[in-house]
Amino acid sequence: MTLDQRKKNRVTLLDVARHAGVSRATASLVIRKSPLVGADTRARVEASMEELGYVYNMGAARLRADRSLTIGVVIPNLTNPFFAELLAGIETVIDAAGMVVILVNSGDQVGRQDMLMTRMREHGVDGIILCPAAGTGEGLLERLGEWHLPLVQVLRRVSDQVDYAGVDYAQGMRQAVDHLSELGHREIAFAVHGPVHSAYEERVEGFRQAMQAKGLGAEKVVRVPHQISAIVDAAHLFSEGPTASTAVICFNDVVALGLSAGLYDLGIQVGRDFSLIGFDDVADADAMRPRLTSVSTFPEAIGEGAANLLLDRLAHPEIGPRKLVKATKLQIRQSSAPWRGGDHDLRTARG
Amino acid sequence: MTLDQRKKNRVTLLDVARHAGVSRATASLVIRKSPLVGADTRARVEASMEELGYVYNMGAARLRADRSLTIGVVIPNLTNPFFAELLAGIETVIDAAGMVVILVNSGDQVGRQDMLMTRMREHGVDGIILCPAAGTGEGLLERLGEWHLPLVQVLRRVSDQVDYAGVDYAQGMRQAVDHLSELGHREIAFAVHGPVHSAYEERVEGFRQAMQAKGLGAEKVVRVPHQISAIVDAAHLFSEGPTASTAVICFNDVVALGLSAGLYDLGIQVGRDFSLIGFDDVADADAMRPRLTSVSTFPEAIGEGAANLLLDRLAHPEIGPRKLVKATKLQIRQSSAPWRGGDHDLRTARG
DNA sequence: GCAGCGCTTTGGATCGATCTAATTGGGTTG
DNA sequence: CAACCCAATTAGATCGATCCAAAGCGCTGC
Repeated sequence: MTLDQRKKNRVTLLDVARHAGVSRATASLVIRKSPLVGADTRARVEASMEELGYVYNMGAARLRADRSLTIGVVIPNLTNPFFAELLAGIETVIDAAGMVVILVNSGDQVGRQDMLMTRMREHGVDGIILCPAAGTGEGLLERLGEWHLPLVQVLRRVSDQVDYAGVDYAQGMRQAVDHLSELGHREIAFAVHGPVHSAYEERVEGFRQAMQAKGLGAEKVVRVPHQISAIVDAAHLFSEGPTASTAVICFNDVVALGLSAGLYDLGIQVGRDFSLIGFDDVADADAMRPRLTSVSTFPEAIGEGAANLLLDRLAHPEIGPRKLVKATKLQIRQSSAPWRGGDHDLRTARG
Repeated sequence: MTLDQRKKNRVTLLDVARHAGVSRATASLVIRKSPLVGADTRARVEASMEELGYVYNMGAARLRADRSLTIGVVIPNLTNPFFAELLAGIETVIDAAGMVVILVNSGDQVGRQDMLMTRMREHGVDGIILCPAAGTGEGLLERLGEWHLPLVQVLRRVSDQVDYAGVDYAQGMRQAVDHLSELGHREIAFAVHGPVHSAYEERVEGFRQAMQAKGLGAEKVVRVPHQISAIVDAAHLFSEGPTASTAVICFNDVVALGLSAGLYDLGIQVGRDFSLIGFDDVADADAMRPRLTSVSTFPEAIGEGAANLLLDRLAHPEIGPRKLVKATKLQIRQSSAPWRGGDHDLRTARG
């Protein structure tokens, strides 16, 4: 019914051409804004298109021309607001280029990711922006290379042979550690969570190096649960026992939000008795109380950068792999405060 | 270069068929898992596909079969975590159906939305899930109808003649008002923001009716700014002046978060001196301090519902328009507390 | 022996655009 | 006036799958 209708109603280029008294080829040239057609012919064809209600059929064009004006975006987890912002940045640039985003969610599972890659390929995307699932091997990227499918890695890096857009996590860690160090803190912990991937390792490694550079011990890398509600209950890890500290740098703002709540529940006043630094600086950071000091990583800008990298690659397949590593910026707010020596009521009772 | 390579390397169904010693038609049947082909033939063709590294070409199939296994999703604003969760729900269901999501962002602008609709159509999507931009008229939907392009409205309703998946906002408002009323509050405000659309109006209207049902005045509908940082500064509207109140219901959790921070800055203790109720119950609500009482609207479930509605519609174009209105649930936490009469330090000094 | 019947298989047309190479018509040149 | 050029236009092949109608084949039943 509907399908038949649609089929019957469909106006093709041939219809337009006939209506305008030209050939299919000429009509095609008009659509593609070729300078070859005469001005009057162009006008006549455009009028016919308008009158008949012609709709361009990308599908047919793609088959012949072997490009789809479509790019695939593979993201591990849509629910994370960080990735949502990243995606917004990607979409903006791709859209402005007249292309369209096909979005899939890998759930951070390598197997699913492989399957989705194949699906993208079947759909004929012109390129892919991939935030690789934790555990992705170089094999996948090599395969992509064999397929001659342009690819940009974003946020997580698997191979140096492929374009990459990401964040200078080491710098961000340095900024956070230096800030706390200047405030007088020496017992600084790093609260991590989530799957292990390059971005994870870069942050941990950045923490280690920044701590060492300040002559501080970097052994307090503490894993907390993934769910925010469970993070809240893990706050005691930083107030007592072997990993007790006076300041905590968080893997991201979700962890910071959770710990902030947990420390509050323990009666510890963040921003006075205890310092907390987040990572990513999502919109909520500024609306928390105390306001969260956080390292901005500008997810939307990263998304835009990744998309531009891919567009460049489509235009110039021959150039070597490129990296786009964005600088971070420490947003100092209320949750980080000078170390108060031994005179506060923090129950760090260790040794 | 790359393109030529890709072209040359491309294995087509014809190659597979030749390799397996069958016709193109038979190979096609194998791909589509038709029961018509014999078991041994099927095995042989599948082996050939494997050996040659065949990749299905959706583009070609779509042209002939006039379906793309692709659906368009039009969202007003990706950055809002609420929409991100909605999108996650949609993606899950669409993916499970073996289809793929083409995502675009209307920026809540009707003009852009129109343009994007056309683009979706050119890309040959099988259907569209649309959260209409504020100000969308019925005209757009009528046009869609003429195009015979299956559509589901989500969250915001423009026409009753088209499928819709959304939330029972009136019920949610009733739950919030009843809860506050039982706690003894009588001066209850509704803090709204953002563009005006059906969901907006349903909430306001729901608030009015729920207040009236309790014999309370519903004139305190107060607009606050859109940006969260500005919302913080609007908190005084509820602590003093003509719209001062003892409890505020918020348009969504973003408003609640902002007001919570703003009231804190004013020295007003939410959950003791003042009650606050959010709307949507995003993940952060439980991690705020005080924990935010909020009306759950289950965005991910709505997304799943909308996607299922669309899949049903694709399967049965003939059935009449359907509605899927999901119930809300009030999550009572710490930010709502009994009215403390006149004995507290809230500076409501009015009249 | 052959009509009839499932089960499988197939050739050829087809979807709607793009690409290639060729054609047209008007003007310029030697 | 033939030769040539340039801009504008076009016929026909083509992309890679699907659809349709028809046919091959092994068997049964009369």
